[in-house]
Amino acid sequence: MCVADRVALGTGTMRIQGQSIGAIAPRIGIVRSYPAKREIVHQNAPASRVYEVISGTVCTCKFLKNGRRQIAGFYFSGDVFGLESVDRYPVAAEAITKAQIRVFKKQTLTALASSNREVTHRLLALTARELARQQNLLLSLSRSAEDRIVYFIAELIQRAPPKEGRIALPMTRQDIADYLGLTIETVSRTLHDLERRGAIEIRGYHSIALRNQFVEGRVEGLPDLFERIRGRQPKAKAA
Amino acid sequence: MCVADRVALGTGTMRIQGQSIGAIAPRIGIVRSYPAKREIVHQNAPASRVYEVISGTVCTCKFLKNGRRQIAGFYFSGDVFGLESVDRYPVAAEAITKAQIRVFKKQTLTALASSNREVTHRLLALTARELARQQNLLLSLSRSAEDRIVYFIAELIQRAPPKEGRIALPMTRQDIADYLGLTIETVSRTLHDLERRGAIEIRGYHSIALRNQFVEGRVEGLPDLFERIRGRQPKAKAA
DNA sequence: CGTACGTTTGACCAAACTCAACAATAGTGG
DNA sequence: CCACTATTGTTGAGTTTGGTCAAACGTACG
Repeated sequence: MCVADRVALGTGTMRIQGQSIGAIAPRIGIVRSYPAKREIVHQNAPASRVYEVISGTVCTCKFLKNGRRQIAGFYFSGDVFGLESVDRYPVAAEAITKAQIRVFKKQTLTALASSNREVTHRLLALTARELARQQNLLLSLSRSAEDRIVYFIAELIQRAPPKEGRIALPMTRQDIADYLGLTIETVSRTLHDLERRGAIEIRGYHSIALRNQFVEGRVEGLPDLFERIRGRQPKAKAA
Repeated sequence: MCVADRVALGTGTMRIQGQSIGAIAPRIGIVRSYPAKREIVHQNAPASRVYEVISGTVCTCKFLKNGRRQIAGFYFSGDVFGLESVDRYPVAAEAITKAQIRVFKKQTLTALASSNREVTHRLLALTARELARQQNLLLSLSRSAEDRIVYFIAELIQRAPPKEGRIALPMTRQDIADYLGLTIETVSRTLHDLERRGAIEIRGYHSIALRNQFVEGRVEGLPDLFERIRGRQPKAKAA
């Protein structure tokens, strides 16, 4: 919900941050609906399809044998997932909220790609974007809990519409924790810590507001951003 | 050194785990040599070329503003990097050991791709593989120090030739630390801990040996593998 | 063979995890 | 529409892991 753009359905389409598959391949693929918490893709299933989120929020995740869950990414309206899988899906995908998903046969896409240089470029770019996103996440994971949370919020701002300074958190604390490699307790504590220090305001479980003077406009490379709030850095030595 | 396969030079080529660019585009691109520690690609430079490691070891990395370094990946003989970058390289690349690198103009490759469906497929697969690798790293980083080290060793085994149970570690402890988001002290401690518990044997700074009954054959999805050694799991609750 | 550098080791400390009790939310049914 | 309740989140106390600082050590290279 919330981010229910429903772009890219029959129209020419156009994505907030571009790259919808619909834009390059309009009217192929079928749209499916999933209720919240329903599994969309099974881990290790043969990777024969590519998915584009039309509305709702989805995540890809993996269950580790120690019982932990790691979320590899959140996907909002307009995002594409499943493209990176070659043989089998290394991660499962499940709906966080109820969601509409457009499903493409991978075969169709690659066929299209080999006949159309523009499509090839788009697919590569899509993959590159995904890789960049993951690389950012990677960078954030070697940092303190607060840095991770700040990174998470910054990423949300960048990828989902911050309507009126209001940021939607469709996912649970557990989801956030599994994404950032933290525990729910630490996520909760850190969020409230940020609130206490005047960076954000927590509005119920599924929404936060940014307290003015921070962010609001600038949101670029994901780093700096909350820079001014950060109290103590976790040490760090010179290069 | 060590992994100096020198496949893919003029021959038809063929990679241990496939996908050398030479295999799809033989005899285009030029070979360059770099001494250890030399920068190969500058971070944020325009992404106009693609690189294939002929011999030696290379890493891609990013410097954070707090002075820390994050290594995004290690690349051994036959591996390709730089393909995923669209506009600019988000990470720098530098030689860990002296290395020979084959450099391709990206333009040449994409041109080739648009005329040859097989090449298209290979390029997409190569990028996808990179993404999958990154995803694995991501998954491993939300784990304990020991798990990360085990993952690291498992990845090495999978990607570089475990000659006679001997695994080459061309990179320094600092490199490993920067890859796994740990400190050199923790890397050192953990390695020696694994040795004390009979999983590995440390042979000088740049080589370790696997103690029998572990690994040796099975090396697949990266998970399990050292499963039997793990003493205490870091708790973890049921799914 | 010597030395510089990378590595190991120890003592100490702080950040994050665990366990457990409690509170708030949001969705449900009356 | 409101009250109810299961679910989700919060908070506190104690523990553990990994980071920090500093000093000793060994390797690998010239």
